Amino acid sequence: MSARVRVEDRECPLSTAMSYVGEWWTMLILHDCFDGYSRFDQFQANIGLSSSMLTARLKTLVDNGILTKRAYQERPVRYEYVLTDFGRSLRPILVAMAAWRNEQLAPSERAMVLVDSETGREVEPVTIDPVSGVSVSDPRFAFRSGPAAGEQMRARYARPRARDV
Amino acid sequence: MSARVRVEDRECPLSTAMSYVGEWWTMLILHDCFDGYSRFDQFQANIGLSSSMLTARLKTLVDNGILTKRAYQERPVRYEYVLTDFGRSLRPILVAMAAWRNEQLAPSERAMVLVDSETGREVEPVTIDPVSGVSVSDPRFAFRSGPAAGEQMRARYARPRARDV
DNA sequence: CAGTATCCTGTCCGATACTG
DNA sequence: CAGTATCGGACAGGATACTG
Repeated sequence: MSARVRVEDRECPLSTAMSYVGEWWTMLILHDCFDGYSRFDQFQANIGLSSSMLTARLKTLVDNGILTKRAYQERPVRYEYVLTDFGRSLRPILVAMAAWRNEQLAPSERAMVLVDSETGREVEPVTIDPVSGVSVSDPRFAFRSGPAAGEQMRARYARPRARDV
Repeated sequence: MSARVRVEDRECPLSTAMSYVGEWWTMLILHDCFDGYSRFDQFQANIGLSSSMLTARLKTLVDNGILTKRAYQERPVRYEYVLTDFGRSLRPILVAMAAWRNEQLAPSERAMVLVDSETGREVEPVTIDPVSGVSVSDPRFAFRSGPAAGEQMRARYARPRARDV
């Protein structure tokens, strides 16, 4: 999965991520795709947005390389929208969001869960440092400017931190 | 309905998460908070949005229980905004987003990185199932309706999946 | 079925000005 | 410094109508 910066080259990786997945409808369409839905009317039925908006959103997703549009039949020609590898790489973000919400609910209160489909076991995902195995919520982890930091990013991390979070 | 939907209205945990973190500025303010910034002018300098919008966003964040506003001095009274425990629980989402973008870049191209502040080592976070240790990108993991699923959510997952993703 | 096209309303958001 | 108040343009997004 290669780099694909369509939107606007902000140096902050968080801003870049937000420019891809920061829109409400975009995330819901992605959710549909991960669940195996691929067609215009399925999206519309599941999500309930207007056809003009859906058209616009699908176009950005295709332009951004997250979905591909392909004909699944001729005469009349019909299209479906499927995830690219690049699009699939967004899955951990989507899963982390759903997991965040489910953590606040008792298991019996959850409307949607992630499961291991081989066993049916419910999964409660965590985001960790793979080297230490420690959750990224641990205060020992902090952002710093990287090698490609510009002026603003360097300034941001130049001063000592006000407090640990 | 737009992103301004009341949080309780949606049973889908992903939608709920999006209603909290789905806005561009909200995420950037959170990023500032995680980096130890807490004051109005710092947010404004770092993010560069208008004071009226910043006021509005801070208000939503406080109303949603993600930040607390507290006076750090009297005469004149000055406020700062700090993360609640609830706010801190959003960290994995933010980290997962930044990590997603950094994965597309060579290490030397990264403007911002997560580090273990004890050792300075760069961290490349992953979102996994803690039981098996397998990444949530593995196709064996899939969403299903949970115990509290309503009609629509049950219907969504009732039919066999069109394809594995 | 898979969209386009058009209209219309509400909201986002910067700009500007003002306050204690 | 930490906001509040107001204006106005741009655009998100619903509703509706239409098309091959």
